[in-house]
Amino acid sequence: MTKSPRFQPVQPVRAYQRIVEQIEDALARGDLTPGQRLPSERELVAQFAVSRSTVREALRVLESNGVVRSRPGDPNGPEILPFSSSALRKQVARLARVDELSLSELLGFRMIMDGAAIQVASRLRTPEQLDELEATLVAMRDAIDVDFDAFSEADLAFHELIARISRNSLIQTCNDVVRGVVLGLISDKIAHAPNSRALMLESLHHHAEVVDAIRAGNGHAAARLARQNMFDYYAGYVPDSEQETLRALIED
Amino acid sequence: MTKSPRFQPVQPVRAYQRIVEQIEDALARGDLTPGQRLPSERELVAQFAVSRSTVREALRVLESNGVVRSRPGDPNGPEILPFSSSALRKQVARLARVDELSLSELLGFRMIMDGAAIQVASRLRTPEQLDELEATLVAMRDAIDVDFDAFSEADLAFHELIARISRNSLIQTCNDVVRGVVLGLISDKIAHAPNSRALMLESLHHHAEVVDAIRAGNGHAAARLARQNMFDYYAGYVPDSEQETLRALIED
DNA sequence: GTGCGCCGACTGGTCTGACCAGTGGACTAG
DNA sequence: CTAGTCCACTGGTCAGACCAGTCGGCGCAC
Repeated sequence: MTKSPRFQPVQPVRAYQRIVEQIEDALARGDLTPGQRLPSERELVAQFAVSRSTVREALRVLESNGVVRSRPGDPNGPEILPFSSSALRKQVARLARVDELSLSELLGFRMIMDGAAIQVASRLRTPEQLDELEATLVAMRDAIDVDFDAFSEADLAFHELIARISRNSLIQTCNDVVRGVVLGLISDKIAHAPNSRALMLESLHHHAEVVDAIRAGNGHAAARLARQNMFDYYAGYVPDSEQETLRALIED
Repeated sequence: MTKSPRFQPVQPVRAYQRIVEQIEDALARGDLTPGQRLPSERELVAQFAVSRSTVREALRVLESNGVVRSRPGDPNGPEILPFSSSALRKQVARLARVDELSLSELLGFRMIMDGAAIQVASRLRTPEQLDELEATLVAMRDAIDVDFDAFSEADLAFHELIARISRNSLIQTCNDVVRGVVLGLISDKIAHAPNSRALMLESLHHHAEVVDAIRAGNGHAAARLARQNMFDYYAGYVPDSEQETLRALIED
């Protein structure tokens, strides 16, 4: 018996889709690189031999995917953007909004993710990177006296450094995306917490412990501390019923 | 000194963007749910008091984000789609194509991710779920005699079950996305490997070992085996120079 | 009464052509 | 050489048109 031919569902290919494909392909091949400009809409009309509506629909798709940006009046035409995680973040945020994704799931993911990254980082880190980590701790301590946003930023720098040390930009992107979504959900609550200063101090303390464990080369301990830190920091915003699930993630 | 007011960059809000926002908000509020239909374009023109081009640009954006689907001739109007990870996968695939993301990074991410998921799963799994895992092993064994696609599908079922056991749909989505991208990059090469049957048998053996470790409640061992499996299975497609980085991830 | 095929109202996809506010480079006056 | 003006051209939006395709209902044949 021969294998059945596996037909594909037939769906008409819209003209604007083929334009999107062509531009994305050119980008993948390197014929188009970030910073370059696309021809003006009217010029694209001529090149693709379609109407302006069609070209514009293609541009809207590309724009919503973070590939290009059009600015009215700019004689240089639409700009090819460098990749950013904002489009990814938008997708995940949508996923979260439709409520198929709860805050506790996001946090659980971050605990797992960040723990794994720290474990890897504690093996791969160089002495110089250890110094860098110490420096971010100092920055966090200084930021406490400024305001919560500053502290949040310093905390972000710490986690980005960890992701970089683990030599995997996907981890970095992933952290970035999920962190952004989480903060989007609860940043307002955090900023108005009455004891925010105490929280920040405790968080700083935890981070210092993590760095100590990394210095000692104890990846397990570092990861565990990181998860504990994340839990302590955010658990208050999670319904009691779901806290247990998260707490179970702390131990490995 | 008072805090500086943190101005936002001012950028004109396009009409089609406000339409997108309104529809996405309605979706977030639950006024619109998957399966429902949007009014026809001409009806939307009337409701939003804009031209059809504008409505269509908004629909194209929503469509490219996987929110709706328009079919020509459908008297019911555009359909609200349930969330799927395909839009996410598209974004990550684009990220990979721009070559800021190498195969080795994708695999490294999967090794970390899958290892972490298995470690969590080995703590949370119920006896019934253990039985389910055994069942997927049987399915994989049977699939070897069919063809590579069948085996790949059975393997996918295994990893999806792991993700489900770890009780975090984000892990599931993440695995799904990255796995899809990786396979998109090398599935053709794998399918034509001369010794594909031997590879599949070895992979099956490794999976069985993982399940054994999960049964024994040894999360570390299970995770390590999983990473080893992933490495053995895919390392051949990674440049030699990058294999070392991946090999370093196997041990925890 | 029931099943079938036809038809038309309507859909989305595309095109044409138009107007406007705004941009930025070239050109000019000092 | 600078500062200011100006205009060609940009993207954003609109109105109106045509086409191929779809679906639901009507009427016909059985």
